Order: sequence, then structure tokens, then C-alpha cells
Amino acid sequence: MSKGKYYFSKSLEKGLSILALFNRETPVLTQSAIAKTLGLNMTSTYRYINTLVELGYLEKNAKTKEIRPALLSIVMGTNLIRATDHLEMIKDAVDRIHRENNISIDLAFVVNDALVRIYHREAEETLTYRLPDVSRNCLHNTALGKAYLASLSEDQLAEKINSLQLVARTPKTITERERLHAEIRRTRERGFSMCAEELLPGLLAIGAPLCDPVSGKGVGAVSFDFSVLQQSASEIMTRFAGMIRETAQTLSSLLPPEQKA
Amino acid sequence: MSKGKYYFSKSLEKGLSILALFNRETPVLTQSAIAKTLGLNMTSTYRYINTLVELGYLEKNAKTKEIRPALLSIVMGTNLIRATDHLEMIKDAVDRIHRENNISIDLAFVVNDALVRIYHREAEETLTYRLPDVSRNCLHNTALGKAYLASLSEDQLAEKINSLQLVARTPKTITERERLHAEIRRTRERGFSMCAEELLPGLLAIGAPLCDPVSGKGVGAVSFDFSVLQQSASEIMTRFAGMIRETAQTLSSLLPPEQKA
DNA sequence: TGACAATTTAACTATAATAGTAACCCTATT
DNA sequence: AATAGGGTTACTATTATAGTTAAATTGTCA
Repeated sequence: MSKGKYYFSKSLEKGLSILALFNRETPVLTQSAIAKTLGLNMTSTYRYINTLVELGYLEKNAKTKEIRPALLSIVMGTNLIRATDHLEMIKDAVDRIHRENNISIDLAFVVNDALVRIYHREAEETLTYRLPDVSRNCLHNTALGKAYLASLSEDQLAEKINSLQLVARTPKTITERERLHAEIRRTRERGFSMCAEELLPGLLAIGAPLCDPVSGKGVGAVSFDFSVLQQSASEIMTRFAGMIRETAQTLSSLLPPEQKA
Repeated sequence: MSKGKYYFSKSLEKGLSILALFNRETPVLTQSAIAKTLGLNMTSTYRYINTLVELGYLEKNAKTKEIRPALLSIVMGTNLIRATDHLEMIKDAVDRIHRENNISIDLAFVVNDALVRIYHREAEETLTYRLPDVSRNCLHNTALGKAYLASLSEDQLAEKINSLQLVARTPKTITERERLHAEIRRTRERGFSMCAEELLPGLLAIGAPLCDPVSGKGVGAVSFDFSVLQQSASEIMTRFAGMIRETAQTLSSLLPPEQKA
């Protein structure tokens, strides 16, 4: 076996990498697409897909050969999500705030500088923007990302800002490192982040960081999202500054404490 | 390789079987518990767990060695669930009915004669019973199960009733095959199932089958649940017979069409 | 503090599983 | 009817894994 990897199963890795290809944007794949994406040859691909199909995680359309997640994937998915019961409580809390105020809420964790959306609720009867499940290069141009950055220590922040790609999504996106640094400092002082059409024209958001309940380390963020047609940025700050901070605090206390690996 | 199984990866099967152990009731496991449950030796168990930990699907507490699903599991779980966008729409529909009527709703698929709960909402300010994620031997003593049975053809039904274990959960549980058969026929005629304290004292439920939108084949059921303290069985039938049938029809139309394997 | 018990990790090979090539088989298209 | 492209199967050399044994680690209790 290749050195240093006695205790690692490549087969499991490959099989999981197939399952992990499916999401809202990609609910259906062909064997050849999977093989190409993962760089596997057709036979191995066939073997892993066949395994997943026989186990009931995937299903294959007999005619078109299209492959998609099957019932067992959904069952496992819900079980895994529920296994961390914290998440259920977090969802309940988000649901309550959503219901009582009819606002759009996004909740995301930060993994490898990407925003991974964990949960969201959309306000009814308003224009809403649906954040993708995983967003890269968005720490500088979203309320979620800026809130997360504000949770970092000054040292970490300086390093992070240096390493980020400050992609310009709109004319209002902050693309100068110095300006971003100043913006994050302001965010940290007032306890919430604002994002005014920096990701998408017409989209306003206010956010606050989620922190590990034990270590206090920032792990993600929560945001309320609005359209410019509803309210102005200053209105949002006045009305929701308190609520977003309280929400972040409530949700943070419900988070699973960090597991030291 | 063992005959006839050239195209099946046992490693993948074992790794997935570890992931599949986690759920709301079992959010944390030790290596030895996993090894025992799956009948694996400690070294293999260690290898697969280690793989899943390195990949980020599981995390291990450095002190206690307890193992639990990690962020990547949650991400994959949500992705798999969302991959079948139908489910999102189904949830929205259930949410709407729940919100407008404040009733407890359960939605389950039937897999290998087990009820797999896919989604549920609980009425507020009432006593509720939380159905486990997977329930076996419950086709005869739940509104969900009886509704599903009613969706079968007469032949399939006769065979199924013969093969079921009619476990008595309460004095009111139907345990004679003939009586159950008659009950299911009645259920089929009126288009909804009733379950009055047959699973649990005090629990009343009304249900209707969910059917594949193309083939019409029964795949699961939806139920409204009540406590005897709220309403009587006859009240429920009068008030909710129409609604449960409509709900089942709406949800059925949202189901992903069966994939012929 | 030390020693026991339980659990976890590591080293090591025989053996079973997998990768990858090549050939074959569909099905759709022309 | 011929062609092309993906999908499936057969077949072994290669290599990953199972499972034994032993060592290390941790928790518990004297």
C-alpha cells in the first residue's frame, strides 16, 4: 500500500465522491460524466455506481441510463442531518424568527473559505435571491462572509484578507484590501455586517457571526436578506441591527461545540 | 472475487454502512460499538472510520474518541436531499397545510415493509407523538401503513397481509389477518385510513396513500395526527376526510416519478 | 501513584478486491 | 445497414484490505 496510508480506504473515498457530486444544480448524471469529473475509468465508475445502485443509494433509469440519488440517499441524508440534533433546534429557531417577522434568513458555515449554506427560509411575497449551496470567493461581498471575517482575530484577519480573491461581482463590490480591512473593523465594532448590492444588484443584507459556544471561534454567519424595493440599507440597520445580533447569539448557543480532532 | 459480484465494492458498502448508523437516536458512537454492530474487526473498523474522518464526513473527539457526523456529512446530506428538488416542493406543501391548519402531519415512504419517515410537522400547543425515523411492523397499526396497504392491488394485498407480523401494540391493534383485510378494503373504498389508538393509547390518525404520479403505484402515505384529548375519531373523519385525500393527491403529484431499474 | 482493564492504534502479510485493458453489446442516428 | 457513443462484461496483474498479533494509550480504582 502507498506509504503512510495504511488506514485509508480509497474505494470508500471514490464511492463517496460519486455521491457527493449530486446537489440541487446537478440532480442527474450519466456514468461517463461521473467518470470524466472524477477522472476514473469507465469500469471502475461502473463498479462504484453499480454498488451504490444495488445498495439503494442511487437509481439508474433503465432506458436513458441516467443516474440520480434514490430513497436511501434521502434517508441517510435526513438521518445524518438529524444526528446532530443541534441542527434541528437551530432550524426551529430560524423557523420561528422567519415566521414571526417574514424575513429571508440565510445560515451558513465557512469551510475552506467557502460559504456552505446550511439552512435558509425565504420571506413570502417578496423578491428573494437564492444563495447557492456552496459559494466561493464570497467572504468579501456578502453579509455572511463579512460577518465571519469580523469574528477573526486581527492577525488571522490580516492574513485572510491577503489571501482572498476579491472578485468584483457588482460595481459596489469592495476589491481593495485596505478598504475591506477597514470595513471589517467597522463591522466588528458595531457587531453586525452590512452588504449593500455588493454581491448582486438590488440585494441588501445584514449579518452577524456564529461562534462556537465553547471556544468562541467564528464558524459561520447568519443573515437577513432584503431587496432594495423593500427597504433602504439605513432602514435595515435601524430596524434589524439588534435582532440580527440577538439571533446570532441564540443560534451560536445552539451550535455543536467544536470537536478537537 | 466472489462469484457474480465482480461489479460490487465491498469497501464502499462497509463505509456507507458506518455512515448509515447515525441518526437522531444515535448521534454518537464508539469504534467498538460500530465494530460490534456491523460485525467488523477492529482494524477494518478503524480503517473505515479513519477514512471518513480524514475525508471530513465524521469527526472524532480527541479525548473521548467518540465519533459523530461532521460538517461534510451535513453538506452531503442536504445536497442529496435537495438533489431531488421534488422533496423541497413537498416540504413546502406540507408546511403550508401545517401552517394553515395547525395539525401534525407525517409523511412516509414504504421501503421493505418499513415506514421511513421523510418529513413531519408538529402542531403547536398540543400533545404530539413523534414517529421514529424508521418503523418496522407498523403497516397494520398506523394510519400511514393502512393507507399504503389500501393502495395495493387485491392480489398484492392478500400476499402482503399474509406475510406481515401483526404485532399488538395496544389492545386495539388489529391482529387477525381477516379483520385487517376487511379494514383495508373499507379504507380503500372510502379513500382514507383511520387509526384509533392501535399504535399508541391516545393517538388518533387519519391517512391517505401517496402514489407514483406516473404509474399510480403506492409508494407511501401521509397522515394527520391528533390526540384523543383534541377530537374524537368521528369528528376527525368528518372534518379531515376531504382534506387528507386532497393532500395526498397534491403531494403525490409532486413525487419524483419512479425510475425503472 | 501505580496497576488493571478496556479501547485504540500500529505492523505485517496472505488473500481477496480492484484497476484497467480490450472486447463486446446495445441504442440512437443517419 | 452502417456508425458512433456510451455502457457492460471478461479477464488478470496489481494492490488494497482483512485479520492476527502486539504495542500504545486512556480511564478507573485502589
